[in-house]
Amino acid sequence: MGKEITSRTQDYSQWYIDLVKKADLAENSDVRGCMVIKPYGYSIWEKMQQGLDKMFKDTGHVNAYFPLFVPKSMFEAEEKNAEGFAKECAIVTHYRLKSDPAHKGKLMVDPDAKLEEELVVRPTSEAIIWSTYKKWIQSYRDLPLLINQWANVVRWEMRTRLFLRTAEFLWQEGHTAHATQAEAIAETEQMLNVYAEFVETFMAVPVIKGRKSEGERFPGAVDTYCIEAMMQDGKALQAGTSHFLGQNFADAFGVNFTNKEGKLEKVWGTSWGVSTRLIGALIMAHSDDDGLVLPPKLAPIHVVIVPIFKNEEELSKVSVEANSIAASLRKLGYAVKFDNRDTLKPGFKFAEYELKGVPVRIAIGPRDLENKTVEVARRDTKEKMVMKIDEVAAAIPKLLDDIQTNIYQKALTFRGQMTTTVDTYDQFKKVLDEKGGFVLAHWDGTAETEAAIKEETKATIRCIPLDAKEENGVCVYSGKPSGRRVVFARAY
RNA sequence: CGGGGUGUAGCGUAGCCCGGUAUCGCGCUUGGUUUGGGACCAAGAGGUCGUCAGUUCGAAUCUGGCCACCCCGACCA
Repeated sequence: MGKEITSRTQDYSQWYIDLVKKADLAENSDVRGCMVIKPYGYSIWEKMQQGLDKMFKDTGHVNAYFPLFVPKSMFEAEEKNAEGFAKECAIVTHYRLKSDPAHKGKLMVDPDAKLEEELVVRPTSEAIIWSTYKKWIQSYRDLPLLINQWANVVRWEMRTRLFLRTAEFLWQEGHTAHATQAEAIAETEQMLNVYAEFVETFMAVPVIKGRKSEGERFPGAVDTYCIEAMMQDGKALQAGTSHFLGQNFADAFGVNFTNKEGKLEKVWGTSWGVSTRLIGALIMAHSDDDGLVLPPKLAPIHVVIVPIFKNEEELSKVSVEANSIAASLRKLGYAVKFDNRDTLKPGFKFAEYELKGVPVRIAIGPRDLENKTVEVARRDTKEKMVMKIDEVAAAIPKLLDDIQTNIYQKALTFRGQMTTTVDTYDQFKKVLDEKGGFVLAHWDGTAETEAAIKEETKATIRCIPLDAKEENGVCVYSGKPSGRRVVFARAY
């Protein structure tokens, strides 16, 4: 009845789509490949923004905003970056419409309003930003430049999936400029750590920090670092990337500075970003067949209070207690919703808030009033407990912490179970097909082997873990020597 | 862009083979009874059957074009 969700075992991707739609996170729009993020979904994004923005500010970054449009000549200045994104760029060629003489009431592109130079809708902003940085940077005293922007970008994807891959998406992109290579590398690593900390502590999703292989590297970067998360179907999802750009963009845009010795040097750069894709990761990491499971730190509503009553008199009595509990929880900084709608039965509300992943539900009815109790239910374990009314406010903070910890631990345990070490290519293929998850295997470090494995198994090298221990072995594919294992997986 | 599929009320659908202007469920509105795990009864509103053309006395149904979307592949945060 009502909102049925396809089970994960039956059809994992349908389950995901059902959840996104039925929990009111987002829906497809009339524009191909673009989504409408609905208020509930957007409030999760706002929570993510708040958490990340604070971490960015705490590490010395400031926000700014750069244009959506990038002149084509500027876009193509850093060749590798331009080539990498060329296939998925939207381009503005005209600046005016006019009435169509052949079709009354319709508009047409005015052929006389062709732009002198086409504008690329940013798939990422390195070009426009570095062309601006050229004007801002002259001296070592102007460095480092630590800027972030919250923006939308457009990548004309052929196949899209809500949150995970859409033609337009929201993200943040940090772009920093430094006087030395060491400082830029340190920044790249620092921001990777920020992402890892955010995803683990706010989203409760464990990640592997690593470095991308050459084949998976961001176009225009010297080195790409990433965090990789595992979804409940065993597939990997790249949750964030941080790039050491070397002097590639300084070269392309002529960004130089005078050092203390009065000598001209090229600036070193980084860029790093996470997107609304994180919402997809959040859903796929924790949620179940009853709906979303949100970590308290990102839940738009922490506690919902559902009154149980037979008539108005009971409702008003119950409301007194409910409002008092709500007030004391709000005082502690929690988002509390008291759902006193009298048109829906409690059972319906229970199901609805489970669907929406509200971490804690408090039910309070006439029997509770007699006993001075409430029923407290947690979303992650579905466990219900009876508590004294005057103990609730004090118990909720710990309960929310427990939930946050529990869902992280659960995800961590799952990842552990779904991570397999293999030493032969037969094992490698067998694990991928029968079990999935992360496969730790030796790789000879060549792009050829990486490509061949991808071709044959659809698994890619997710990353070379930063903490990979030195271990002599032989590549599962080529038999050539390898110094460490890398993480393979099929990925989103 | 290749291969497959689908377009009927806000959503999900029946009807299509065998032409006669549309079925059912959910949701919505109103009234009443309900309310400790997705309530029930009654009344009601809501449809250019994707679109354009053709065949026909008559088209959701048959024919052709076009459009859109979905699934599988190539591409990807």
